Formats: sequence, C-alpha cells, structure tokens
Amino acid sequence: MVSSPEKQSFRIIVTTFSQTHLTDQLLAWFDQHHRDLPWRDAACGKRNPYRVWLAEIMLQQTTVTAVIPYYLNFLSKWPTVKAMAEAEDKDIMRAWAGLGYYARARNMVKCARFIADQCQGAFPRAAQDLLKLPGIGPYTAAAVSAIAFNGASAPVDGNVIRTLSRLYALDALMPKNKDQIQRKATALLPQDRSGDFAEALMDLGSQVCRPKNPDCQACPWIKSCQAYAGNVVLEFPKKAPKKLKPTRRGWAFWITRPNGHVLLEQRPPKGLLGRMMGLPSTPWEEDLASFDRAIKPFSASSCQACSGFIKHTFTHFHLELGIIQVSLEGDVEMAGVWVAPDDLETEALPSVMKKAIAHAQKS
DNA sequence: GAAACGTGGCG
DNA sequence: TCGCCAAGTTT
Repeated sequence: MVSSPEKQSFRIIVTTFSQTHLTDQLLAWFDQHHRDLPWRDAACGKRNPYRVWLAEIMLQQTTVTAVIPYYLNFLSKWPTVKAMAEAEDKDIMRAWAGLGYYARARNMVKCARFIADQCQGAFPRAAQDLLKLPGIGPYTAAAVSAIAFNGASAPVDGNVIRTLSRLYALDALMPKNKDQIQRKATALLPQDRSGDFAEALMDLGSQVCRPKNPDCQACPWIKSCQAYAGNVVLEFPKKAPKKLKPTRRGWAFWITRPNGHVLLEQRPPKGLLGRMMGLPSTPWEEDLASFDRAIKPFSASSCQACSGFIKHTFTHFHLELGIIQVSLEGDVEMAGVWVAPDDLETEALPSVMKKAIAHAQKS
C-alpha cells in the first residue's frame, strides 16, 4: 500500500511536532534541574573549549564524583592547552594516576600538542574535525562541538542509549543499536541550544532514567515513554550477556636496598597500565609460577613472600598478586628507579600498584 | 565486530 | 562478597 503525498507530509508534520514537543519538555526540565559542575562555568556555547575537552576526556567511562578532583587539579597545573602541550609525560601520568584507562592520558597529551603546534592552540569547532584528534571518538567530538561551540551535534553516551532505548522501546542489542540511537538523538536536536540539549539528555539519563531504580515520576517524558507504558523500563537497553572474567595470577617484588629505597619500573608505553610506574613483576597469567621459580633471579638474596595476596579486578580479568620481599645486601645495579618510601606517593602509580605497595609495607 | 583497556561505588 | 555499572576510544 502506498501512502498519498498528502498523507506522507502530514505524517512528517506530526512526527516533527512530537519531536519538538519532546525537545522542549527536556529543555524545560533541564532549566529547572541544572547541576553546578566545575566544567559548567558558563553558558553552553560560551565555554572554554579546553576545559570542556578536558572534562569530556576524563568523563569517558568515569563517574562525575571520581573526575571532579582530577579535573580541578589538572586545571590548576595546566590552565591552557598550551600549558598542557608543554608538560612532560611523566607529570601528566602522575596527575592521572588512579583515574584509570591510562591511554586517555597518553592520547590527551598527544592531542594537546597537536592543537598547540598545528592549530594555533584553537580547538576545531566541527565534530567532524574534532573526530580526527587522538582520544576523541564520536561521543567526545559531538560533546565538545555542542557544549563548547553550540555545534549541531548530539553526543550519544551510555545515558543517551539507555534513555532513548526506553523512550522508543528499541529492541536492538547494545552496542549494535548505536546508529539507530544516534539518528533518534539527532532528530531531537533543537534549532539552537545544542549544548544544553546534550547536557540535558545526559543529565536526564544519569539522574532520572537511571540504570536501576529509575525515577519515572520525575521524568518529563513519562507520557511519551514506550517502555514505561509497557511497564518494561528495566528491560531496556537490551544487552548481550556478559562474558566471564578469567583470573590471572603473578608475583610482584618489593626490592629494597640497605638504605630502604625500593625499586620501581616504568611499564611499556602501550598496553595495560602503559607508561605508568609499578613494582617489578612476573607476567600475569592464569597459571601462577611457583615461589621458587619466581625468586630465581634473586637466588643470592633474602626473599620472603608476604602472607596472602592482593585482589584486583580489571576490565577483562581478575588479578591475584602475591608480593615477595627481596632485601638486597648491597647497592646492586638493577633496571628501574630507586625511590625513598616517603616519595612513593608522588610517583605515577595506578591503584593496583598502590594496593600492592600498601600490602608490602604492612607486612 | 570483538577485544583491550581501570577504578570505585553500590545493592 | 561480588557482579554490575559509569559522560568511550583504539586496534
């Protein structure tokens, strides 16, 4: 059956009207529930692009609560993209330590240097151009363009996926539904206020359309939400079943010289905890090397295993790490840096290594 | 497309 | 205790 042209245009008008309605409802809600966050220091479109970008990089897969102290510290150390571009890698990694996903920090500096050296310190305004920069993917490109420049882009993050999946009862599995959600989000863009719209949709997802315990009664879209109407809100978004995490095990070494200094190594520039500092360690594998085998390189020294082991969970595996204390008799030369215990806190140590160090020091 | 890539909080 | 989850990008 073919619709008449009149019928089609009528449908387009109705669709457009209801989308406008949704957009207006969302923006009205946003105006009443505006959150005061450190990076929201001016109206959308009038923000400092460097600060917007810095916040968006940090907020990738990371909660607002975790980001705030890091954001403030970075801004105080490196107030401009030029300042960050001139920073040393080591200082960036130190300041990022504990925030996780360290490739973000490595790409961030790379991006800052590109902006400073190749773009006269000015961020591109269009999402399409931002997308070419290191560490900036589809989400961040759209977010920076919308929030810093009021560009007509709709960032789609986990909040947006969840909220729109519920609003339209979208059955597609994450993350295959990304294109569909992107089209829905773009269709809802207002004529102006793209930046407010971006923040509004993400705020709605994080504060109202929460993963668990959503507050549907507070939602401006309650009358339009298909999942709510069907009483199946928690069934969206549809997700593939999670894979089981394997457990890997290893030994880390607390190696001290007679003066009490301890040996740290910088990890390789890519891969897990890349470019961060840590205790020397055996590889982390599913089969644990025996104590005797692990201490072979230190056969002439006194070696003692701390009781128990530390547990830590990464994105794709659990880790059980045993700690072996090695007390060297003299100032043996070894690859790495010797650090006084009091100076450990200033090193670029990821959380798992801080945990291992605490375990070694209390044993 | 799938896997790698951190961490801390919450129920 | 433990699985789930949070403002994704890269390879």
